[in-house]
Amino acid sequence: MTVPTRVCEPQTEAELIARARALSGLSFAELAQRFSLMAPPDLRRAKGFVGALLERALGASAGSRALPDFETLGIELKTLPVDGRGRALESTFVCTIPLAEIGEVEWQASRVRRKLSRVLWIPVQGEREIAVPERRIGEPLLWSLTPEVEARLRFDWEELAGIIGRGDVESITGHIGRCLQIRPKAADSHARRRAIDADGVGFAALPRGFYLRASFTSEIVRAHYALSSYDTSSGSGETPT
DNA sequence: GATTGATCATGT
DNA sequence: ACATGATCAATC
Repeated sequence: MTVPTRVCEPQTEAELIARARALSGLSFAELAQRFSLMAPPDLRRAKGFVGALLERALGASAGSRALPDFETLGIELKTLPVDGRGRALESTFVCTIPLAEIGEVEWQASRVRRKLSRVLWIPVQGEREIAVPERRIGEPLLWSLTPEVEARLRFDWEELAGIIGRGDVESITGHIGRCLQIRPKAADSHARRRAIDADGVGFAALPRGFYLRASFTSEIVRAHYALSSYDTSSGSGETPT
């Protein structure tokens, strides 16, 4: 048995999809084993494990550079933790926000639009009741921004970017935005990034990022049906009250 | 139970 | 430092 440490970048969309389909049904432990890795017992200290594992298995090229995961194809990879009914369990990080400049950026040129233009969604089992190594990978969905969805994202983005542009970033909470929201994105709450206040004066603000709400990604994945069904049957006593 | 704000690991 | 990959856990 061979033990590859990396996989080359897929050269075509068809190749990428074929690879992704071939991974569906595998557990994290099974996929990790192919790279001589051990799936962690929990994700508390390994939050990026699943994403990094799938990147590696699919031949994502970008590393931690600000480029699409599949550079030549212009496709972004996102794993999406879902429950037994296919509903997203977490929001999806999109990108960090250049606080001092976003007020002068237009939607067409925004990081959000670029990132979400084309996304390979890979649903994965995310319920905490399932041990991490045993969680399974679902069916991939190659998705493109449609005019309808773009209009919704743009609406939220313009509201949020507008607030920052006016110098009111400190007034933003995660409550704003129907599908897109802004939340902190930092090592801790003491991290600071340059921003501009209402008088045009620079100040140090908590770094923030754009996130897609779980309700929004659930719609996307449900609309195209992804994770068909992986043993949600076993009656191990999950009766809602 | 859902959501927001906080946090963790790794690579360049 | 700051980008990537996200989930945790307190709170609503």
